[in-house]
Amino acid sequence: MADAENLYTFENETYRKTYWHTCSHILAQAVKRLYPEVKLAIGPSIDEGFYYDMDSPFPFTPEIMEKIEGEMRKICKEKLKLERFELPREEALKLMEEKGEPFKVELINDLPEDVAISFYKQGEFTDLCAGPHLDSTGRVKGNAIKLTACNAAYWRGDSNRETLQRIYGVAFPKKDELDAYLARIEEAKKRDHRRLGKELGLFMLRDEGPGFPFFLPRGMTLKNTLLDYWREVHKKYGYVEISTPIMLNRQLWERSGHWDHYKNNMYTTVIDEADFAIKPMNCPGGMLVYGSAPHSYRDLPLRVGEIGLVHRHELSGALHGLFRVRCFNQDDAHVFMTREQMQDVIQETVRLFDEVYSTFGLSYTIELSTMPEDHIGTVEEWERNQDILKAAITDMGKEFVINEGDGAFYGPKLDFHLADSLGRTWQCGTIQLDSQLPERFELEYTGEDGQKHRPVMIHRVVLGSIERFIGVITEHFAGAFPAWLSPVQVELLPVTDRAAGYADSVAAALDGKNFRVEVDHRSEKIGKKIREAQLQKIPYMLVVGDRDMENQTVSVRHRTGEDMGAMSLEQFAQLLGDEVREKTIR
RNA sequence: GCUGGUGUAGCUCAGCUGGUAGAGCAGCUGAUUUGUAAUCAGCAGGUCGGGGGUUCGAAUCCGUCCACCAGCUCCA
Repeated sequence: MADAENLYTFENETYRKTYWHTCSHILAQAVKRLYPEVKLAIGPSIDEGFYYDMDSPFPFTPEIMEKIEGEMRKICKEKLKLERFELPREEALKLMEEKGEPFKVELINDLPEDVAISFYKQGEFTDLCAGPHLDSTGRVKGNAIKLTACNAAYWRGDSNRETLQRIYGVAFPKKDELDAYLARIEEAKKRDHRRLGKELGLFMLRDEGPGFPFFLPRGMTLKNTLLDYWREVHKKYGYVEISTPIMLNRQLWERSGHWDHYKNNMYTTVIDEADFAIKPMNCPGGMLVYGSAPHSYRDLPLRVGEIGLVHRHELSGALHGLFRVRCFNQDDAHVFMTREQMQDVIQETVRLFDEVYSTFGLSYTIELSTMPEDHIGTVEEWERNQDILKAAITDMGKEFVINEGDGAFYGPKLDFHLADSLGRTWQCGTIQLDSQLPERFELEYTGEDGQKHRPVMIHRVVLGSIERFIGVITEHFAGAFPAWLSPVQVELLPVTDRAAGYADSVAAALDGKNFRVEVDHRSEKIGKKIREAQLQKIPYMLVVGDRDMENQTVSVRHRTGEDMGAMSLEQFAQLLGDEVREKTIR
């Protein structure tokens, strides 16, 4: 075959994973040499590297990690052969018991009857493993191994069981590839939205309200601009907008199913001796709005949007900047329709998603999440709805992968995972098909036949959570938002006090055209003013001095560093206006 | 929630083995009026996450609570 020799390059995923898997064995061997008392659990390769879970009586400090790395390098130099062998169950158990590896014993006991129990041996080290592996530890480049972190992980992913320590690592065939990888990690850190949020004055988090973000003036401008755009797009697609209360009584949540299924994550309170809950979702309120008036088949599909503020009590350890908060705005909408309209509505929604995501230069992959264990509705209903979702996107020529058992409790869903400029993915959009809530709330419409019928509905969000989406695009753009979104679009930089008045008049003119402008009146040198505007990632810096006053121009500098020269105010306004209208990413 | 780590001025950080805190930036004041990534000087600012304990004495040691960070679990 043409690619035969490429099977052994790092670009080949199978080879890469095999390489990393062998690294995890080398890691385990190194640990056992240095600390025989440590018990081994499992050690696979992952998307970016490998790890090994172990039970250790002491924490792995950075110093210890360095020692382990050193031992790993030694093992690579020893060029130990990896040899596979199989044992009957009894002997396999005996071997692992002798070696004092209780986790391995448990693993063997849980292996199905008919499966071969295989081991890999390298030097004095033997590990239970299905393989495959490289043929020698000498194939691994010792000085391109890096142990990146040590963290906790539950044995078998079960929070009721032992907490193990997981050592993560990466490795590459060449040292400079490792260096490039580490540089990329550093780059990602610079884009961290928590850091940029602070530096750019977008939002803050305080001990007084863990998980409840505060938006600062610039962040609020960004948020409002985003919402203006959202409303513009949704209007175009025929949506109307509502707002439902943030708190509703217990009976409503019982009716919707949330009280049974999600009570633990809801904030509740008692008002006049009755139980109330702060909404974790907008749908029940939306159901009440639909149910409050009669509907005709002529009104369907009825597209009802709501930027709804929801609260969810997430575990303290799960909180993370704007990515995981306890209160956020969903750009929610419910579309009520007839069964016949389902496919069209789903496809129309996907087109809306396409339009929005492409505006930000975000690409996506789709996952179809199917029936979870904890669900309402019949299996037949679920399968029927899953098929409709599948058919709708397949018909549009889109690919998807199945995420088994990950649906919402009331229905299957399509999840949109966005890829940012560093290739990381974020789940933002979702389209959830629901025939349960219309049932529970006895929603109706009058059909052509004059009879009452039950509509079906979708729940859908494009951005997901406004807060989270702001976090995602902050990292995606590294804080350099496109001009249309930038909290400050233009910074006027008078060179001397003589130009202060002129700068103000330019600013006023731009402000009159609805651009977001600020003037830096400090008596600092122009270099410093530019530096600071640059660090604030403001798209356009207008330097104005004696020359510009005389010629009635502005000297335009873009944050990319480009000096665009002097131009008239009209010219500049035209240029920026086009950029804002086109939503150019620059 | 779990394991480990961290928590010092608005921000970034220093403070060795315990003897009541320092720097740069930001802020304020003054000087400077400067043409594309940091002008100079002065002033002010913290009791060291909270509340306990050990000690003659704790930012520094111990335990506790809170928050944050990494990961796990979770994520309607």
